[in-house]
Amino acid sequence: MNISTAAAKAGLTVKTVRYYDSIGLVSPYQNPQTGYRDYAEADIAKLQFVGTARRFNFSVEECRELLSLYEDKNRSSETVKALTVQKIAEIEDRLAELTALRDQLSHLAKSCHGDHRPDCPILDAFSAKDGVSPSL
Amino acid sequence: MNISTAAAKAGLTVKTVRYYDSIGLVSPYQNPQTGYRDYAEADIAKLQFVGTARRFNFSVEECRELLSLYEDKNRSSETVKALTVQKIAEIEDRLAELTALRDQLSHLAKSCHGDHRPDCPILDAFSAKDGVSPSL
DNA sequence: GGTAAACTTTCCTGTCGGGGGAAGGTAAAG
DNA sequence: CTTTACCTTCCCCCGACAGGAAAGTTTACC
Repeated sequence: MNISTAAAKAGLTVKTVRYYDSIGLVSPYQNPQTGYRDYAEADIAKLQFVGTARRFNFSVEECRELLSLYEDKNRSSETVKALTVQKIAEIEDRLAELTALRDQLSHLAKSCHGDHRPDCPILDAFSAKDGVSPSL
Repeated sequence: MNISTAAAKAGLTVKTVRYYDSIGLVSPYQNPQTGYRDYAEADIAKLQFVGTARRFNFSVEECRELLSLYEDKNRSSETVKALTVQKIAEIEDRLAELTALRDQLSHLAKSCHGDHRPDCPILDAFSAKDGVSPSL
């Protein structure tokens, strides 16, 4: 199967699929005469797998690790679970960060009348010397 | 004031401060003889302003826009408020995305026993052909 | 005044995960 | 046989800097 069909089946772009080959993540058979890549069904499955894991915020290197576990028939599930739990923790840290950010910005937006007058509590907060805003 | 003192006062790294000069965001006087940058108090204020806005997830280009509004004494606050409201929306989109991600991963982690047996619902979900997991 | 340490400068490379596009070879359809 | 649609490698680009080399400058100490 050629690369564009493979990419379409996996829900990825051709560029991405070629990139995954270049870093040795999913490497199909390559015709030595033409240089054309030839994707087998097993390669498609791997591409889909990686695509899904990427959507779950796993890095490419983490995908490599998950993929090796996925291919290891004698694997244990504990490593995978540990990776997942760690990823959940990372996501929750980021959630807390973004929530705090949103709350502070919402507070600022509420205190700003947003009209044609020049004074602006948002800019004042950004230029406050000590900390972001006295009221936060 | 030399660059390291300026960076320390603004809570940024020297590399970052130099970068902000290189892109024309905050450019101090530069001694033509030695090439040394000389930061005035007004430059420090701008650096602090940018640092705060960056912490609020504004991009460098958005910081440039905010900075020009900050320096414009005849500005109206509506542009700033609009930018802020848009930023809040972006953050909320990201929050929703991450929350969904976390919930799905949590669900997968719960259904995985995490022992030495080879079967693993997480990997199964990642390799599911249609969608992530039938149960999600 | 000399010298060594501690700054400073520019410039180049690397990060992460690819996207965009050029130049040139190949395959499939008519 | 030709056109078109694909494929290949190659290199530069993104954001927002970090790391480090080589070379010039300032500062501190004796």
